Amino acid sequence: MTSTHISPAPRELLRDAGLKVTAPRLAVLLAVERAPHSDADSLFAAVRRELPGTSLQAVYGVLGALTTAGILRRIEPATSSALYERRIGDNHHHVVCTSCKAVEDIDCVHGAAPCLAPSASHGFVIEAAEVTFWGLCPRCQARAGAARAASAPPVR
Amino acid sequence: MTSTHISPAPRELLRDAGLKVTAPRLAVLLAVERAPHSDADSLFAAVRRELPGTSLQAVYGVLGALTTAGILRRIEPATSSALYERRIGDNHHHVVCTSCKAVEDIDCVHGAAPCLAPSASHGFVIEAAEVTFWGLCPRCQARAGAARAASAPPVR
DNA sequence: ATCCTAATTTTGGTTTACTCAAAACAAGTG
DNA sequence: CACTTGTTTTGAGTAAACCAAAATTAGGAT
Repeated sequence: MTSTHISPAPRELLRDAGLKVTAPRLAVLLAVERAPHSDADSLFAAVRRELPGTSLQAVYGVLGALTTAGILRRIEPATSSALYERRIGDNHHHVVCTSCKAVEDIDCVHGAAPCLAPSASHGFVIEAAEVTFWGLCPRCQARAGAARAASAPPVR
Repeated sequence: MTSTHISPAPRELLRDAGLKVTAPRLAVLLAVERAPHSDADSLFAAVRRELPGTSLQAVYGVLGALTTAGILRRIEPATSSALYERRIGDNHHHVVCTSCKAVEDIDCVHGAAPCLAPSASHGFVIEAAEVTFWGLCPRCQARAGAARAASAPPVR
């Protein structure tokens, strides 16, 4: 990935979607870009830092509008509240840390989209497949390893 | 008690897990078996039909205990509240109707567990993969088709 | 069979994430 | 610049789920 990525002009994003360009929207968009996979509350906190008057409801409103406009993607891993990311038309997936709930992107499993073909679909017309991987993130692995080494005799 | 119906002996399930056999637990187990993929509230309703004194809190307690004991599996599709099913050690997946939220089981995608191998996992140690398919269930397809066919007014 | 203790359930209050609605306000069109 | 409509604020409300203390009960011990 590039370090100098010019954000696809948030203003145009909004306008092209037929949405008005407002300060809260730009702030939310920026906040999501800076911290992908954030929930409404932490985005609210981030937005407030730059735009103190903003209400939490405004953030919910913005997130709802941008999500239905297809500018943001909303994911809801079990046990987490809704998280938002700038969607990249690609159908990518996620890993969630079972311990700290951290989320990272995962490219679609087998290149294309093999996941889109269940064996028997009970008559459902499948529109999308969503894959969530669960595991321990590097940090929690380290913490778990350290704890184990400290309490019990080293497993080495 | 009833002598003539042999189900996977709920009593043994509980005892083997080191859990006490109580009326609420048996009732919840039965209710989940009858209506898989139910949420706490509808299980509560079902349980109350047979065991009127039961509290919602008890149902939450039972669900929690049975889930950590591995007797029930808890799933949380986006936009639905937590749903419960009797787990079958198999790692099966689910289809959720985008319209009515109905859920059905789907056998693991490509036979074994191909889904367990993401390309790049950001250093996470993957423990499990969860696949959720989204689509229109037969009933909602029919309803959508009918509405479309009746060109003018959506018969609601 | 009865007692005892830890597990379970009840009761009641609390939290978190999110929605709804009316009124104030501001973006963008003409 | 004014107007219209979309957006945000303000304030209240809801549903799902959790927490804690007290009452109860299952099941092993006596």
